[in-house]
Amino acid sequence: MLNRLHDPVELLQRKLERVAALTSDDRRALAALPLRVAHFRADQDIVRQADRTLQSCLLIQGLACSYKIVGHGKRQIVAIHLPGDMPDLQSLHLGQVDTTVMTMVPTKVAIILHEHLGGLFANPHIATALWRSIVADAAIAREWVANVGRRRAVTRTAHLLTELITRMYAIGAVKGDSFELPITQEELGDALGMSVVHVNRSLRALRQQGLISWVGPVVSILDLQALATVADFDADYLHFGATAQGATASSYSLSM
Amino acid sequence: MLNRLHDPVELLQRKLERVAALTSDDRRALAALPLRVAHFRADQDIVRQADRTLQSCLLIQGLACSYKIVGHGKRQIVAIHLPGDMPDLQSLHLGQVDTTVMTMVPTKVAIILHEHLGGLFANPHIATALWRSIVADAAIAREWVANVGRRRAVTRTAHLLTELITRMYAIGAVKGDSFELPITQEELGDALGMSVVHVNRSLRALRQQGLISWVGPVVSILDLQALATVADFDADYLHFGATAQGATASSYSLSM
DNA sequence: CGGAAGATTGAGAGTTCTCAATGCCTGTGG
DNA sequence: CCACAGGCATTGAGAACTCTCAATCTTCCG
Repeated sequence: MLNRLHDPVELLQRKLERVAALTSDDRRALAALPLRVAHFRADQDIVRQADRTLQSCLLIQGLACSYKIVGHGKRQIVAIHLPGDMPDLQSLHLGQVDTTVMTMVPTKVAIILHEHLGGLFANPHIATALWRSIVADAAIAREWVANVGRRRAVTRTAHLLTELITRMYAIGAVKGDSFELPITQEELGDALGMSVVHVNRSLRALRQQGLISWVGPVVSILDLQALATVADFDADYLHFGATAQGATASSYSLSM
Repeated sequence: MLNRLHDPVELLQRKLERVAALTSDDRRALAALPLRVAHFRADQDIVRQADRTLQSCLLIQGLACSYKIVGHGKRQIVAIHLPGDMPDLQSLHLGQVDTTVMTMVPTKVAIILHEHLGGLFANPHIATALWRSIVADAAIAREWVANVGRRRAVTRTAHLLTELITRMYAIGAVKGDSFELPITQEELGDALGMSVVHVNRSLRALRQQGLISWVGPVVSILDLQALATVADFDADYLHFGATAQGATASSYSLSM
């Protein structure tokens, strides 16, 4: 069962089916896709900013992020990638990545050559699904601009956690009200544009309000509705609407 | 001549040719594209967040932005659109926009129905170019996350101005060292995640360092190289590389 | 047990925000 | 032609938020 959960083709199929219907022909095309599985330790670069590349990767198991280094060595994480995501799908169209993609924990990825990936576009449903997947990633980036630009520390932190549990839920990685998020507060700070110290204090505030608990790698959302309200969260930007009911901040739940 | 500059098909053609080569067949397909020209006054919404839509628009003349409203009514501008840009091209693939697109000055746009736009994808070169255009927009959003998240006010402001003159240059809207940017400091603040007051002070700092001048709607970059350095700017993320020479912060110029 | 990485806390410094007043420019009505 | 209103830019000053520095604590692991 775990096997199937972490089978590259299964994962890709499930991801694509969340945004577009696939026929059995489509599934055959996916199953025939030549791919190579690679294992990375934690904190390893998968591709580096400005690299020219002829392949893209599909996250199978683990956790990764895309980041940029700005002057004076500060780091900004601009995306967090969960299993099923394709962090550098864009490189198919630009041949070059503008961020470094790094693992955050030991991670398994499937490598797909652009020449094979491009072939999938011959298949209309798959092309549509890949399109949507890229466009949805862009929508997340836009929401992050708003999050980092206009929300206060506690709200901003809550917003990211709510986004993550929502995306985790969509891939079946939420058990009860908990999910694994084995990242450090420093990484969280780099994703939120905040210092470690302030991340720590924001998390404490959320804990003291009884909204979350975070023990080891396990984050539990104790009151999702309240958290979503504090977070100023509206799931629309994730564009899960194609298959799921729209959820709004005023009545937000994962179980529907 | 001005006529040709503002002809929708010309514009689209030029935009696409910046990222992919077009054949005469391609040009014919573009010329045959049914489109309707619409005029908007300043500060008018073109499409609103969460709208379902069956069309996309191409900016012909003027200036627009995409924004989100976060809790407590604050606004974050997540993208600035110049002539030749397609602010809601993504809606072709999601059927819905996650931002409001608004004009910042009187603006002329071409409306293209999705049914016609989708047809263009039958044409490989055009499809490639549209792909790249969307992916490049996403790259800009990622850079904005880093800009807003990790750069200080003055640097952040300088970075946006440098990005804008670079993009303006690419569409031929720079005369000498100047371009028109008829937006208020409040709008600039909403794009930078800063208060108006602080925008004003950051601009003053740039002015006092002899880097820019801003008179009425005309911004002049007095020392582009120095500005790019202050801005921590590296043009790679704009992905103009396909046709232009790469420009780096250490030796940055528009005239090449 | 020692060491290392990460979490937590305190305190002062620095940046940015908000509030409020003033100045500047432009278009309009008298 | 001029006074005036409105929108925007500019400046001052204090408040609020976040950062940095530094110390301590906890946990994990060899």
